[in-house]
Order: sequence, then structure tokens, then C-alpha cells
Amino acid sequence: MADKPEHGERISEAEHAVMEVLWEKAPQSAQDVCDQVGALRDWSLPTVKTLLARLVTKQALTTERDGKRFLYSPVIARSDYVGTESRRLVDRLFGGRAAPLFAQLAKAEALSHDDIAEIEALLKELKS
Amino acid sequence: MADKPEHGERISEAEHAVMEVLWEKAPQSAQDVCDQVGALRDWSLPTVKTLLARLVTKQALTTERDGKRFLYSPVIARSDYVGTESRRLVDRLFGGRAAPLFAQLAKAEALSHDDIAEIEALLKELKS
DNA sequence: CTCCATCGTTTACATGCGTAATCGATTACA
DNA sequence: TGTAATCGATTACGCATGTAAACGATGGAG
Repeated sequence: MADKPEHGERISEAEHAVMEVLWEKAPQSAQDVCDQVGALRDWSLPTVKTLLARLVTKQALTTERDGKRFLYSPVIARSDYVGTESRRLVDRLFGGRAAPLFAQLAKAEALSHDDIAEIEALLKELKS
Repeated sequence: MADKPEHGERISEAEHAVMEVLWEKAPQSAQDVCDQVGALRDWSLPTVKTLLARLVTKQALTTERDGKRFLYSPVIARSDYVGTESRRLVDRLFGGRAAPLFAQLAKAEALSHDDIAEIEALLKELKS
């Protein structure tokens, strides 16, 4: 296979919040992103612009011109990001094994009935 | 219930590596920790001492005097740390639901046969 | 009792991150 | 056509982090 996504550096937590709104809908202007993300974090427009610029530098976003302004779109897929981050955690905390993670969540009562049902279904599918 | 463990601030990634060796065996001196952790990360003794000091400040470690030096022991349990970190990730990336995490790991082929078998066993236990 | 090795503590410094103001360019409107 | 609003870019700044050297105290060996 060719090059992996080649997503430059790591995406920080604040940057991730910005990515989320662009994964939800893209392309969007800085102003739009600011409004969207404002629902959760209370950031000023300059702050959001800084994060957007950093994400462009990190090659996580592309820009397309629209008159005076830019429209931003994700370059990396959410599933890639989520996959990388999940793997990182599993590697760091559970020696790369997913089962202990599961045990941990179970012990911490972090598994709802729905979760359990869904995981059961997933397992059944995996075995086929 | 009384106070939660009250573990002060967040433990960074480098600090976590130090915690791991102390969870493995405690108490240990700075020199010992340095040797242990040296297997994975190539840190100088001063570096390890800095991390130990920061962890004491963060109330993640306690010290007990042993002649000239200190012996360090974890204050917070590994399961607590691991639980908090797991929950953080699940909240941040999967809206607090564990099932999508498993779907993700499954899709990324991060689940070994052993994992699947173990999770299956755990599920059976949960349902009883 | 003296001196050296070894502690923990203090200080250091580059980088990344969170948060934001300012500035120069540009566009749209009057 | 001039000017006000707005855009992206540049600069800023404090705190956390990763990494480490320097320093001062102290305990053990001779």
C-alpha cells in the first residue's frame, strides 16, 4: 500500500474540538466554526482562527478560497484520528490488548446495557 | 462516600512511565526507578528525579526516608488512573459510549483472537 | 573527623498548547 | 472611489512538559 495518511504532527485536544465540528459539516468558514464550537467551549474568534491555522500547518485541514475568506475542510478522516488515538491508549495503558480495557470499563461500571448488547452483537459478527 | 482520591493534577505521559515502574514494585529509590524505566525510555537520572518530584507535588507519590535518600511509592492506584484515562478517551471520542470504541478497535483489526475470547467470557460473567 | 559520593532541590531552557490582541490586506457597500 | 467591516497572518504570553545541569546538604568510608 502507498503512503499512510501522513498526518503530520499530533492534534491537540483543543484542536480536536475544532476538527469535530468540521467532521460534522464541511467546508465551513472560520466564523461558522467558531459559532459551532462555541456551543461547547467558549472561545473567541481569534482563538478559533489560531487553532484552524495550526491545523492547516499540521496538514489536518485544507483550505479553499471563497471570496475574501477561506473555507476549511478536514484532510484526515475522523475514523483515522479516532483509530489512532484509541490504539495509542490501548498500547499505553493495556499493553496493546483490548480485553483489559474492556475489563476496566466493566469494573468501572462504564458499560451500559446498550453497550453490552452492542458489543455482543459485534462479537458475533466478528466470529462469522 | 468520603473524598475521592483527590489526585491533584493530571499525570503527563512521561510521568506515567515513571508511575508504571512504581506500580510494578514499590517502594523504590530514584536510582532504581531510573534503571527500571531506562529499559523503555532513555532518560538521565536528573530527568527521572524531576519527574519523581513533580509526581510528589501532584500527590501521586509519597516518599519515605531511607537514610540519605527517599523511597517512592504510588498514592493513586493504577486501576484508578487507568479508569480515569479510559473514561476520558471514551468521553472525548465516543460520546461516553464504549460500544463504538470496540467497533473502532474491531475495524482497525486491533482485536486479537485472545481478546475476543476474553471479552466473550467477561460478557458472560456480566450477564450472570 | 574528613572527604567523596550521592541525595533531593533549584534552576534552566526549548517546545507545544491554550488563549488572545493586533496588524495589514481585501472586499463589499455606500 | 473611498471607507468601514472583515479576513488571514503575525505576534504575544503564561503555563505544562520533556529533558537536563548545577548546587547544596548529608551520610558513609576511611
